[in-house]
Amino acid sequence: MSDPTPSTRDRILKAALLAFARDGIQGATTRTIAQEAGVNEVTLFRHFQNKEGLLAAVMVHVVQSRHQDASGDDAEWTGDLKQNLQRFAEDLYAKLVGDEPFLRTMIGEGRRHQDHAKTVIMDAVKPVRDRFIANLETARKAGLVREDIDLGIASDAFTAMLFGGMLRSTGGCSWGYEVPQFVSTCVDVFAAGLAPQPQS
Amino acid sequence: MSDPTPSTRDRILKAALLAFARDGIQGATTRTIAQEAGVNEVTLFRHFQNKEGLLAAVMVHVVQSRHQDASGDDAEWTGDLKQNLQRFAEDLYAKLVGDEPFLRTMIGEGRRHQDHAKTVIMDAVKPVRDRFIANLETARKAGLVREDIDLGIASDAFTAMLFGGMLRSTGGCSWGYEVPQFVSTCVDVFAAGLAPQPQS
DNA sequence: GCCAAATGCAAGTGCTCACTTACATATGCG
DNA sequence: CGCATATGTAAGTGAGCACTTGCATTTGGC
Repeated sequence: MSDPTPSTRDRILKAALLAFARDGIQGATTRTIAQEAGVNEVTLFRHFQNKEGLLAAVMVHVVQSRHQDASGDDAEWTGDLKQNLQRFAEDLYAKLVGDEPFLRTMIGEGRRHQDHAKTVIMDAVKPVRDRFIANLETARKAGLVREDIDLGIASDAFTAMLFGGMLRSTGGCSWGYEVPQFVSTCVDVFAAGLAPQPQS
Repeated sequence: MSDPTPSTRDRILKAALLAFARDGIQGATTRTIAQEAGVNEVTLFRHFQNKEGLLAAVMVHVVQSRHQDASGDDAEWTGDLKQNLQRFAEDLYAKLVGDEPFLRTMIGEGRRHQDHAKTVIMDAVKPVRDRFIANLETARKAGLVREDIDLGIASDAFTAMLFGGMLRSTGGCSWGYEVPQFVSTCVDVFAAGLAPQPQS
């Protein structure tokens, strides 16, 4: 009971994450989760007392795994701001696409599970944000970023562009351009918008 | 049957929209919708054969009402690009906030109802986008916007910033700034990013 | 006043869901 | 082997859901 065979618990968590992301929290059923985990439904309830307990466990599991994933990719920022932004944008965009169903579920049902949403945000997205802001700050010290804007807002606006682009591209409508072009344009406009102004 | 008393049908539609937005499509129940419409549940099924029919009717109702709302606010674009962007951003942001629960539901469950999602997007958001792009285009002809970027992408990136800001501000976390500052900064960065560059 | 249409009301049907109970089987460890 | 722990199987419980049926009541136009 203290340390159940990891493979069973992990298989359930993995299947549950997939089901919650794909079908929504309301829509996911313990039956299908157990089935897709290759496990009896009763076993699911023996590991996590109820659906809410399973959901909570999935959330900490998500935070942990994203934290591991993100530990390595603190890509070095060179002197070229635009190039750094481009690399950051491509990395982030790929991750957003990879987490698309989960992110959609969090947007849609996050307000009905504010506690979980907040911990996921604080433990998984805030660190990335903080690193990005810090990088912008050093770029500013190097004179590459204008002084009159809040870098937290700038960071949030930039990631929001990419996030919106992901939602659009995965939404099934055609908008007359391709993803790489979208990302590059975002980087271009944002970099130009951050650059020290001639004068106002 | 051909033209049922408008008030009943409309009350159901209104309550259904509210419930779908608040509780999600899966989460909303015909019982609570009928209750909140002040109508017997059977009446609901007599007007719309089933939950899916109700959902479809709600979608066309949404599109129609948004279309009416948007008919008047084609605010004039003066010569000052930044001022135009600021006004557009404030208007759009207010509308996004007003539609927050519905938008969250569409993000979260839209992929499971792609048909409805597409018509809502095509009939309600694309017109706004097209007008915005057209305005950017005339600004470009006036020499206020650089030539080397796709205005469709620019438009989508700009609205995505505002959309992301709305999600953030309504998400219950504090990010160290207030909404008007966020909107103004988005406008500032975007306007600077669109401005014709000195040279690259 | 009369009739048809719209609505209300009470009850019920069949289904699915989260969750439980009781018992059988496997697996690993001393 | 013997025992504890993890898992499987079968069956069931109570609740909520979408949706239906039959009948009573209102309402508005003729």
